[in-house]
Amino acid sequence: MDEALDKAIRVFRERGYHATSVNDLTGAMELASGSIYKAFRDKRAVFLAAFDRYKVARDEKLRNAIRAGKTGRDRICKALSFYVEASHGAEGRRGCLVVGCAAELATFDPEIAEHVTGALRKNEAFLADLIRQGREDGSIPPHIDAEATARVMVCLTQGLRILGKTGRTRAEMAGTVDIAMKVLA
Amino acid sequence: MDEALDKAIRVFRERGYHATSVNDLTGAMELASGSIYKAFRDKRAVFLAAFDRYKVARDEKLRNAIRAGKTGRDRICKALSFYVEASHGAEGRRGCLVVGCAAELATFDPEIAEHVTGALRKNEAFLADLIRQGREDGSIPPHIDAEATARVMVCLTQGLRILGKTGRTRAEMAGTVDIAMKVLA
DNA sequence: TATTATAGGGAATAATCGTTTCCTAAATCA
DNA sequence: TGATTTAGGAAACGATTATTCCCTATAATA
Repeated sequence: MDEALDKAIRVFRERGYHATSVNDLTGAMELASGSIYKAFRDKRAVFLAAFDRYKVARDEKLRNAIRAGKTGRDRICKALSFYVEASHGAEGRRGCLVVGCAAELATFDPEIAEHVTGALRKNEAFLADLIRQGREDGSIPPHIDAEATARVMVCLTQGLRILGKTGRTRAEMAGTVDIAMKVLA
Repeated sequence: MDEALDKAIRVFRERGYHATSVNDLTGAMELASGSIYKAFRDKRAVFLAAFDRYKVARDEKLRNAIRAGKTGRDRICKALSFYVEASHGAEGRRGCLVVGCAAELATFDPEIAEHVTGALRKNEAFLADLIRQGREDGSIPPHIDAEATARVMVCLTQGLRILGKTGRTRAEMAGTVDIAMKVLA
């Protein structure tokens, strides 16, 4: 079932929610429509499950990506590089389920909006925590406002995802986060 | 016809492309479906026209917003503040046609992708120009890379639009651009 | 004035949508 | 082994979709 959900994630990322028909889903998940409706209440429930799975998989990958960082600043840098990798080339074009969700569904589906808001707040809190770690280990100046600066970085990462839909190169993206690191000075 | 297009813009911003039926359009534009199809080839053509109109109206407002700025840095600051105003509260929730378009259509409609790419590149070039102005009038240090730094700012503004869909306050958004201005140091 | 374009409205159309229903085959339990 | 539950697939459902066709009222023309 989880492999099927992974296929669903891919389709939802590429086409968005409204543009993917359950016919698209049956093709991608290799399940007949009857089977999908036996496992999920409706198409929206498939999307919700896909969204949750996408979120936890992505969070775990992010945590792995920063693990090797020695200092708070180093971990921030690795976190931003993680988004660079996700935002360029073919993978970048595929897009992000969170930003797609924010753009497409947040306006008129309060429950899904709740999920998006939660995902973004979690990212924000995660980055703020890394900044605080950096302040303690001396890699980030003590005058830096952790919450507000983390918010800048969330904007940056979401913006990278948008730009990535238009097919930018890794070099462009990497140069962008290089400069953005100045907000930690 | 232009007033009708403005109504269409509003619906497309709130609901996205696929989630707005031509029934929604007839309601918003106060035109019967027959009349819409007399003026436009199909729903996609309505969207394209709405997108173009949205873009020129927005560009003009942006230019007006920065007009009063004395220096390049000042104009950059005013440009970012313009995005703050667009990204908070109810207007922020309504969303941006460009980011919605990037998220929803850029993957499988090459022509529309072209429009999105163009809009983002234009924003980038516009901000890069302001940075160059700042370097000349001394308000921005000469070592600043105009293109790359402008790209950071495009990411920031697009990110603000995404965050704005979740209903942030003006204060949060303004604090964010305040810190982001550090990239001009 | 008489006639002809034209703009717009509303019903009809075919296709596609999400969803349900029913059937088959495999697995589980007694 | 035999009975029963379960997972999955194909077809059919009504609703909704984008689009077209035809009609009416108004404006332009001669």
